[in-house]
Amino acid sequence: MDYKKGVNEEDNMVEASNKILNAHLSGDVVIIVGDCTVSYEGRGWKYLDEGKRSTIIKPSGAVVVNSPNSVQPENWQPGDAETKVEVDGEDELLISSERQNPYDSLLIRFTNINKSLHYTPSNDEEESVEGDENEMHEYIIDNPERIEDDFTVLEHEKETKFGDIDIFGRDTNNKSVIVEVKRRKASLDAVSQLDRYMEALEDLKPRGILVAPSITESGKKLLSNKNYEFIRMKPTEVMEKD
Amino acid sequence: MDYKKGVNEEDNMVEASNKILNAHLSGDVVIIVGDCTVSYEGRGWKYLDEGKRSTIIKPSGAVVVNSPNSVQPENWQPGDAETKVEVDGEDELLISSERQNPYDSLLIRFTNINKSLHYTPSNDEEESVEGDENEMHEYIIDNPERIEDDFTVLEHEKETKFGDIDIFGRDTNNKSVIVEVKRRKASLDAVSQLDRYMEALEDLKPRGILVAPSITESGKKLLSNKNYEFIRMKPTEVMEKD
DNA sequence: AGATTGAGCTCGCCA
DNA sequence: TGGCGAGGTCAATCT
Repeated sequence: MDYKKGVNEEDNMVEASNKILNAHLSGDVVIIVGDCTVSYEGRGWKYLDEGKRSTIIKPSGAVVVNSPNSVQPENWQPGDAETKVEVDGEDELLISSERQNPYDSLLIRFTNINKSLHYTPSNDEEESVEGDENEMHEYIIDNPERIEDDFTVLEHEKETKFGDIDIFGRDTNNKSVIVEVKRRKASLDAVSQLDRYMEALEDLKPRGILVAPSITESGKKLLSNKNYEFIRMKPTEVMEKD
Repeated sequence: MDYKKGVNEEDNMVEASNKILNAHLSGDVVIIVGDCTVSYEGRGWKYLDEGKRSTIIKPSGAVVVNSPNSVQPENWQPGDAETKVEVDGEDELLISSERQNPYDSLLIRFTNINKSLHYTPSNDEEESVEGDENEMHEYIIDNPERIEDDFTVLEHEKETKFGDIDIFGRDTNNKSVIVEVKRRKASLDAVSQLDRYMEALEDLKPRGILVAPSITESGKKLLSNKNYEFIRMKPTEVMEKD
């Protein structure tokens, strides 16, 4: 049985349940479209009458029952919920999802399933990164225009009292530029590090630029707070050019 | 062309785009699973590298790019956005969604579509209701146990200085009960109405019960705030028993 | 229409 | 692990 293919109109509820359960257990995202009623009870309560809806079950156990128009779901369960798939009486499919602390319970009862769809999501967390940060330094030194037009590299690993600046240069207006490079997702720490270099050279009133493949939300916040800039650069870009 | 069937692996991008566009224009919810990059710019910014994701386009123009584990989306656009579907160079599908005030722009670029799924959602708003509220009154008078065991109806449309109470009765403990009946979704107004009757008869320290097929979130809030009760009753239940 | 406020907030960060 | 505050908050209700 190829559960990756998802449920189609010909499947009965037992077959549908098996496909969906297997997909969920294998770590796939499962999307179900069909006629269902939905009951939520816990901190609050909300019941939905029978109707055609799409429901998403994520590998973490998070469940989303989509509302027809709003971006927000009609009913849902966060990722710390325990979600089960079972058949009730051979003609109804039950998705039950419970979590404790706070206690919330969601029950979706499908009387008819039009279709389901299973897929393995790309996990944005595990970016398997090859090579080291120095390769990215060299890449920027060789391709300064990747920072911006007329950017000039003045110094590599320029010393300050707070540590070494990855790349120090100047822009087209002769303004000093401090470039901090991270080869993986930049965290709050990375921005703080940049901030310390900015403080060390505050007499120059330099621009601060963080270069990384991505950045955490907290890092982004501090970045915009301090009016520093962000340039997206992936280690793969560096490797391709090598 | 039957766009209801959704996109499958055999469709090329032009065919896929047509199916998806037609489904969206016809007011269907569209779910797309495939490899895509996502760019958001506006009040903030967030970019997602190429990866397999599911995206939902709702009739209102709301767009949701699902995150792999969290209940919250990776990227999104609220329902007041203008969402367009187009083909870029015959091998990429673009979903662009913009809104003003505040300005936000979301661009999803699909390089590969595994599948799409279209369906007409049940609109929870338009509950075409037959009959009138009085039928529900009569039903409750004939079936007082539907309120609760040993509930006794004392008066129909009991007058107060603030208007007539739909149903006035007492419970098994001889406590007075005010029942307000709505034949469609109860709003804040319905709860306020119940509240006024409670005030009119405050000497009796009565219980307040709202009977309706459903209730708005704001109504629910006031209800629990005031410690009133809610009983779900649909007009169809009344009609079936007739 | 703009401002305000609540949410089953959710979620990330910090102690 | 519990709390604390922010969010592209969103969405509903007010003024």
